[in-house]
Amino acid sequence: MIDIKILRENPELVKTNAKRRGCDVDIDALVKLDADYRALLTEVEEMRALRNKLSKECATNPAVRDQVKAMKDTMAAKEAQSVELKAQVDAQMAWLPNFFAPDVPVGADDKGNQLLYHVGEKPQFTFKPADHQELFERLGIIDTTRGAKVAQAGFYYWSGAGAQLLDALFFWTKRELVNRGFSLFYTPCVAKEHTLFGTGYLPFFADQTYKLEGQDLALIGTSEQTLVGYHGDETLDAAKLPLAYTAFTPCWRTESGSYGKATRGIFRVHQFHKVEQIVFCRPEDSEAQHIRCLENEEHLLKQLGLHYRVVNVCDGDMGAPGYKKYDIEAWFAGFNDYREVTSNTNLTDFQARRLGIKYSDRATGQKGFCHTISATAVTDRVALAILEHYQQADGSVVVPEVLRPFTGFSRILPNGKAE
RNA sequence: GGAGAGGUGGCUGAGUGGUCGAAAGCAGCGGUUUGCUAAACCGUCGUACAGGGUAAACCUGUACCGGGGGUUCGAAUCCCCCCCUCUCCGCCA
Repeated sequence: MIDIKILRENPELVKTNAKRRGCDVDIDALVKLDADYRALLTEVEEMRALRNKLSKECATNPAVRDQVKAMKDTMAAKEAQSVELKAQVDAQMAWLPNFFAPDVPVGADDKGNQLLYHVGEKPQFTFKPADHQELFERLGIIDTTRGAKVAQAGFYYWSGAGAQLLDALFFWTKRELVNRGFSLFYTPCVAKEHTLFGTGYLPFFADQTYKLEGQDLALIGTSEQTLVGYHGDETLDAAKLPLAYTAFTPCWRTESGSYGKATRGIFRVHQFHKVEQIVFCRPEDSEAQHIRCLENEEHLLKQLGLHYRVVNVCDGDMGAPGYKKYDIEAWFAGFNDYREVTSNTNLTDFQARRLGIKYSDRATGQKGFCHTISATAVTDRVALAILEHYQQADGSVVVPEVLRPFTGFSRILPNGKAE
């Protein structure tokens, strides 16, 4: 949610931004709606003030009772009308996107993203590297057929050495983040509509959500929803900021409308697994915290020995809540291309306004809405990148050094066994 | 799933129709005292929205005692529905 005062004082700014983000809310109409609402609100409040004043006289002078009674119907009608107008304003405000950082590139889609830099080198192979789908089949560590049998296409099993590799990756990642000042959480894997709205997933990505029948609950699309929602309707002590949280959860997404996109392997699926980074901070600190999360992501990928590039995501590729976003695209040897493995967004006060997450500085008296940063640490995709990066001529896959203490093995053999 | 109890300001906790935005205590904040700390004493201390004011201070109004609806001139207080929390029993990872 943006500050409605900006809409009132500078509608052109909002209009330009809405246009750039493909938002079709009629800004002029909204400004007028809001003005109408406030005029009516003033009227209603004046009537109430009069009513309250006269009511006090009723105790000593019963005669004014009839006068107040006569006001009731008009008052009720105007009250109802103002509630209705407010609801309309709120409904439109909910669709207004966040503003962009000044350095967000212009572009239609991910092709417009600005390449910032590469890290590491592409691995060299003496053979044609397999993509992860081929590797699964060879190693028998992922099973999409049974995933579809038991659940649906888009679900899958990791098993044996593959599951152990994934386990090691997630455990190691959480440990690294804790060492870097993050508090570890286990969160609910469902959340109510208000939480999804507050984090900006509703109304913008409504069709991506798995809803639970007959309940005000949905499967989470990311632990961002439950971790940011954690501090909803709270005022945080500025002296304790920034707060950095991490959690591992499954993430569910219907991916409706994305059929046919990256269907090979398990790159785009209905359920994946993620270690997340969430930061709550003061507004002036969010740029630095955004970088902090990016550095964490890079630290992890560097330790894993993966080759990747960092991009500054363009306007056309960014969701409505985002102010600025860095994606990291790892090299997938089998795909022979870079693919997104992590995503790191500065949401400024967009979520905090919707959820009511404020900060208060006792020393200076400064108050306001927090800024939130939401960044991937690792997901299944990182494990896929590992598989493609570390495949050997003999069909085995070498485990990155840092994960070996957690896997207990250093190589996954072509038969799926580990040694 | 069955039975009961309860939801009031940051916390504890009074308050059953107007004088209640709400007693008191604690915490917080400002001050006095003190060599320092502690204690004591005095003062202060909710949020949101709208309007005014210099986008500060501040002033005015409205709303808020879990949420929604109702009764009434007037509701924290009476009535209805819902949500949540706690306790006991049952079941169970």
